[in-house]
Amino acid sequence: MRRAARKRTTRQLAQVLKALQGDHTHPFAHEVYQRVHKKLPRISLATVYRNLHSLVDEGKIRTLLLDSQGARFDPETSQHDHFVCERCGRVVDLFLRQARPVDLSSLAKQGYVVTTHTLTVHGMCQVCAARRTSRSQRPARRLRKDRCARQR
Amino acid sequence: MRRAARKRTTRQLAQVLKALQGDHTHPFAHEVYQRVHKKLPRISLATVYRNLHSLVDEGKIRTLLLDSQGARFDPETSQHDHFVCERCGRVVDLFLRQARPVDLSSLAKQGYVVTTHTLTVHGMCQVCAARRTSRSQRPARRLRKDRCARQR
DNA sequence: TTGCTTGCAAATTTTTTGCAAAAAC
DNA sequence: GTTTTTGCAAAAAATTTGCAAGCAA
Repeated sequence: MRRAARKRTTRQLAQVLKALQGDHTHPFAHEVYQRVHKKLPRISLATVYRNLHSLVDEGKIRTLLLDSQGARFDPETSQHDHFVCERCGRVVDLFLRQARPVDLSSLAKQGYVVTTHTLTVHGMCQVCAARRTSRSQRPARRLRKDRCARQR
Repeated sequence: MRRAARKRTTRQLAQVLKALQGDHTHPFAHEVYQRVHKKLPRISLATVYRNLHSLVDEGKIRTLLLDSQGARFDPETSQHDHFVCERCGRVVDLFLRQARPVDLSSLAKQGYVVTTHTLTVHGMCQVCAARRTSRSQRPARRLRKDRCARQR
């Protein structure tokens, strides 16, 4: 379950981190792979997975489990929340807890030890809500891989 | 993506629902299968998955995505929160939002349409926290399938 | 009887792993 | 030079699907 700590820096690791830094699209592993692949055409998806895990272990990125589509990765490691659009699949950073922190003191009183919490809001993003009435303008849903390409 | 609505009631569907009702352990699909299999030895895992999806579509149960272990299923469809123990894997129902609802009005003002939200707390449950100092008493972690059984 | 649902097996999809070769230090 | 990390292919794990047969209405 526990991985050995990384001991060396490699081009692959550096590019995986670079592909995420400054990004706010919360990509899936295969999307990170696609980006890194442009810089390092010989990199394998397995290496991307291993490096993503290393970066998570080091606390440089976070894993997000927001819906049934699988794990996304987030370079923003500060405490924040997420909005997931059920129509277009977009994930937006929220900072709800900054304005109103969730009160977890009752759990501590009951003997729980709290390490983190996640707050995820589901619904329609501003863009999709505005386009709601116009079906023709419905944006393409962002799906993993080519699931959406498969026609029966 | 959208499934056709179920039109008939079957023994399989009834048993899948029965296996969940009154249960607070938030089982994985294979755990539901194990339970139903005792009553209907010929049922297949595929049927359990299909019926779980039907029940979710009908709003009779909920899918929970709480950690990297995959989907759990919950017969409690009222709005509530969850605590996931990082040590033993146990999931406990919380009712934090009843005492202090999360304020999502700012999202509505920004043009978001909110349908639901999930609040999940991670840490150590009361039992594990009490046993924290005693490694020998550490409870067996609840894992999916036999992942933990695999020795190198 | 009609056509929906099941069981089975195979396919998909995502993620992990063994191992020899390459790279880091 | 030694040890870690990579690339590849294969395995593993979870879920979905095609289809003939069974069952509900």
